[in-house]
Amino acid sequence: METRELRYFVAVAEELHFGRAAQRLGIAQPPLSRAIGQLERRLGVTLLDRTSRTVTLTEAGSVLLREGQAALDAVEAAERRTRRAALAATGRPGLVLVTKAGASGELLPKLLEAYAAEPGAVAVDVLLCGIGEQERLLRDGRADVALLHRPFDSTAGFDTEELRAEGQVAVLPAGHPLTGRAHLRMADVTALSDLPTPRWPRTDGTYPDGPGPEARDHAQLCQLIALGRASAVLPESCRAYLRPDLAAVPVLDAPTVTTVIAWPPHSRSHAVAGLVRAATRL
Amino acid sequence: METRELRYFVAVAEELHFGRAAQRLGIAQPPLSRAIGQLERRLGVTLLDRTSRTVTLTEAGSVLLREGQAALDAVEAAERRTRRAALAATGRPGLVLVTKAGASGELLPKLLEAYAAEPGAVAVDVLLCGIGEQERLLRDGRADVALLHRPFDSTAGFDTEELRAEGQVAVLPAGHPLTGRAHLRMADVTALSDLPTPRWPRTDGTYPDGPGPEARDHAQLCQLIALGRASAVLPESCRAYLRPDLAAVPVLDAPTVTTVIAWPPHSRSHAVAGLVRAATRL
DNA sequence: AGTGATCGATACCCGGCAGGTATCGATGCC
DNA sequence: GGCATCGATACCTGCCGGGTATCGATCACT
Repeated sequence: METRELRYFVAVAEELHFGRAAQRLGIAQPPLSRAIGQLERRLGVTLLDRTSRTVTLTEAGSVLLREGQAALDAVEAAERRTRRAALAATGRPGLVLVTKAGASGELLPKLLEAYAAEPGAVAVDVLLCGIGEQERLLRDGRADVALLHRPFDSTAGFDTEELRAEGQVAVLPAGHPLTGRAHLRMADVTALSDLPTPRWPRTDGTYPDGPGPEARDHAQLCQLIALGRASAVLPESCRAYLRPDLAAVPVLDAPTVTTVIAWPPHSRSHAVAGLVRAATRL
Repeated sequence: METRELRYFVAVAEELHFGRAAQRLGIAQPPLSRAIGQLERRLGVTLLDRTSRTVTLTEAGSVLLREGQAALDAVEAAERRTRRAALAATGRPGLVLVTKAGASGELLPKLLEAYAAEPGAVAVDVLLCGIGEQERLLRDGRADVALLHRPFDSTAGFDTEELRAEGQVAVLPAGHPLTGRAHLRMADVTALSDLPTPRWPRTDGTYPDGPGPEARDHAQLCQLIALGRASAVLPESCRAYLRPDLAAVPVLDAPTVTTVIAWPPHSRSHAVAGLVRAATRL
């Protein structure tokens, strides 16, 4: 199976419309129809049930959609990482580390410093992204390593090394009655119906239903809390970066947050290995 | 990047010889040279340093070798799993479960029975393989789920669910002096220099150096122990399947063995999900 | 040093296939 | 029933992947 065939099939399977898929791929519709037909014939499998009015995925088709996306990600990753490895020899960004914007405050500079001191260290680019985007970036090669936070981020499919565990604090507007307390329980926070937890976007970019405002990143979240529209329970390391109009109170029974460094299991390159080594020695 | 290009590059990178690689690929040498050249030009990266006498990988080349192998595995897996999903609708093997031959004795039949009772269960093929082969089979799609045993098998890159933890026993020839003891320590077993631990093949099929005979699977191992040529420390569930000419003694300080069910994180198909559900309910 | 063998690169040719346009046939909507 | 939509088919064209012949460089052997 060629990646061109896979790309074509994934486009059709996602659009469920040959015309739109062809447009997205920048080709005409007839070659696309033919390519899909050939793919089906070669596999000996019906991937799409199509009438002249509607296109639906068969069971086999939906398997190929999932697996094909993963395979295309892997191919893309191979290409990106190869390009990057070549740059590392001559010029700059040899390694890309991704982390959620606004998280892992003091850990990150320490890690970068420790790695830079390693012999043979290459240049590290830091890529900040929104919630839940790290996994995709790591899978398709736009990043080589990630700092993730259990239990929020899924580490499925990656090798990980634990770096740090910490409790969580409730972040509230300064002056809120609860800020006088020495510590809280989760029940105290969820009871604040006037300060609901904001809703995070899912991987597809849509927001779940429910009360609470929508927030895409740390900055938006802080803003919402300062405005008295939301509250949040965050890892205690966020205190170092809290705006003066916010206050933090420890939450005793909140789940412990573990910061881990994660990388694709097969890409044990020297550079990644060095960075992981530096991280575990912190 | 097309899979054809990747296959070509991987062949050359593994052989480090254009002629042999071309032979392996079933094409002539000139088109291969040209394809690699085109790939390098398109990526803007030198992958191979070649004189007219010798070919070596550059740093970028070795990255592409690793990543490319993973990507090719993913593409192959997509193809295999799609074919299998199509069969599941009509005929037989809709799911392939792989486990080490001779391991997970009573667990496996229970699991298969429990899954078969699920509504919508598909036919499950059981694939038995040698030591350390499971990961490859799971990655390239020849299997959909695996039973693995921590800490022996690496679960890197897979989703897992723990099924069972058990201690280990020393397996000795019947009548050996130590078989009279109620329990042993690791030191007792390693001290048996006349009964060394056998050597297992590595992933590439070669055996590490050292004392002890070579063994590829459970049957060979048992045979060697019965012959008085080796001893082994195995999960205690193996007792149920032990030949009468072998004896087992618990080893108190041996690491606990955890049986896990593992699957590729992206392939959350109905069938896999059902099997995992059945497994966790055992 | 000269000669032959080895090996990757280059030059050139050919056939197949990817992609384009035109059109058909089926289906749903007003 | 007429029309619009959408996928499939027919047919043409140009590119590119693959083949053979050959070159140039390097190493081994005498």
